[in-house]
Amino acid sequence: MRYWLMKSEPDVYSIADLANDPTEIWDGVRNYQARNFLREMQVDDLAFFYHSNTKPPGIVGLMKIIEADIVDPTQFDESSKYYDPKSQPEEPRWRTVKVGYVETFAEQITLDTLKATFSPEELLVVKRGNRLSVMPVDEAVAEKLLEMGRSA
DNA sequence: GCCAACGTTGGC
DNA sequence: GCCAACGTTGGC
Repeated sequence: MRYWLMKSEPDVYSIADLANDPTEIWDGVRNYQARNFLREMQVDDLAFFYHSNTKPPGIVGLMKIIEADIVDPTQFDESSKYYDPKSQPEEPRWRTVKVGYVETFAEQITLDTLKATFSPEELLVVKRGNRLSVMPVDEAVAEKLLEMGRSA
C-alpha cells in the first residue's frame, strides 16, 4: 500500500465535489511523469487531495484508489479540453485511476504549514517550482500528514 | 494579473 | 539531437 498526493484546482474539482460523488475518474492529467505515477497506483492505495491555485493552497482530505489503470476517456472526446488528437484508441496515451472519497480533514494543511514541517526532499509538493500534479508520498510523511489533518 | 519554472514542440 | 519559441502550472 502506497501513499500519493494529487492536485486539483477547487474551482474545477474540489474535495466537496468528490464527497458528493460516489467515485470519480481522475481525468485530464497530460504530463508524462504524472501519468507514470498514475500507472503505478494500485487498488487501496491512499491519496492526499491537494487544492492548488487557491487561497490558501494545501492538503484538504484523503481519497482511495478504487480502480487502477483506467483509460482516460477525455483523450478521445473532441469536445473536451483534454482531447488529444495524437492518442490512438488502439494505444491510448493517457491512463488514470478511479478514486473514492475517504475523508475531509478537520483542518486544511496549508502549503505554509507543509513548508514549515517538511523539507523538499521529504515532500515534493513543497519544492519550489514543482509543477507535478501527481506525486508519491513517503509513508512516514503520510502518517504525519494524517495526524496533522485529523487533529483540528 | 504577474511571472518563474519547466514541459513540449518543431525547425534545423 | 539541439535549442528557441511557446504554452502551462501554480504560488504570490
